[in-house]
Amino acid sequence: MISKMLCSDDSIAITRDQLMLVEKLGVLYEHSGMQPAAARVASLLVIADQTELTFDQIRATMRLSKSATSNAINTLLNTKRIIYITKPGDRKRYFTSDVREWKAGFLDKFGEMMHIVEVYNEVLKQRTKETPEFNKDLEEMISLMSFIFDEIPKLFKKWDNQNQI
Amino acid sequence: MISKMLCSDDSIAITRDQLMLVEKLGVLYEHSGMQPAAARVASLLVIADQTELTFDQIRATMRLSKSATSNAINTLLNTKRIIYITKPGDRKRYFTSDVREWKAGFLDKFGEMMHIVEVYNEVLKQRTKETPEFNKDLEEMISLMSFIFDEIPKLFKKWDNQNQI
DNA sequence: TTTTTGGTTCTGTGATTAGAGAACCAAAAA
DNA sequence: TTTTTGGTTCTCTAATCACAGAACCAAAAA
Repeated sequence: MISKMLCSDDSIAITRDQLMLVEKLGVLYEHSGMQPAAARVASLLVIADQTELTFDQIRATMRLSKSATSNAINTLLNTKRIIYITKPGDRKRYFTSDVREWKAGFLDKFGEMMHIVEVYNEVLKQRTKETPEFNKDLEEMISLMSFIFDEIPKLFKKWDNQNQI
Repeated sequence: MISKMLCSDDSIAITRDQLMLVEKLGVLYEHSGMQPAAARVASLLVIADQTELTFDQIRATMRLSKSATSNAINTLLNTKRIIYITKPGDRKRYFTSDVREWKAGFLDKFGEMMHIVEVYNEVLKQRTKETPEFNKDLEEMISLMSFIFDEIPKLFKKWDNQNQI
């Protein structure tokens, strides 16, 4: 019996311009700590006309190996950058960029930045009292950062209200 | 003639607790993309009782090689994380954490985040009109991010005023 | 039962990185 | 002039990374 397809090419239709944009956004994602393959996959799922892509469509379109695709998808799932849906009578998962969830992730990012302020407070507490100027500058910085991170959730709420949800 | 000192140990006095804090803060710095040696040096300069340290004090205290020390210091100088001062009749440079300058760097960080919004706008422009819901979510996200990044400089100003500078 | 599908996991590797050590160098001191 | 100081730069290596390829596997289909 002849094998149906030795090398399936499920790659989706995508323009040259779109592929360039995938790279461009991918690089930005890389700068924020995402690894190359994951960055491209995340980027593809925002740019492609089809918003729901299967494992194999992603793999074929991005020319990644199965392992690279699998790892990229799983890190993106773990970091909540993407989700997947299923369809009745279809074993495949359809991966999609969960744009709505980004808002939470965006807020979380500020929360992470807040963590450093806590450590700066530890630092300030243990500092010698012999360097009052330095300590004052540090204290001021801590105060500024605390202020900003306090206000940011308020900004989120304000925006929500303006956009009457 | 007997050589004065084959292996100079200019390491400064530092407590065990302080060294642990250097590691702790260092790891946070690493998470924000700084490389290990640079992260520890930056961290040391915030925690050490002496706020002005020489090349050799940094090297000896952190047990780094000269090359690692040199590279770490130079990257920190380039990224404006530290500055140095000199003293009359002394060829050494005294490196110090420029806490005042952090404010500018802190604001800059938000500016960088703003950059991704521009690319998202490119993405939105080129998206197919066949996915109105997805596009609407993306548009909303862009609108939220733009709003936040617009408000942040205002927050900085507000804080400045409250602290009557 | 065997085959196919939709992946996951293991192994191997080329590329990159972080840092050590030594050679090097210019300005200052002796 | 020679030596010392305060670094910089070059070379080498160990460790890590990102990915390919292949083996593997469970559930579904045939």
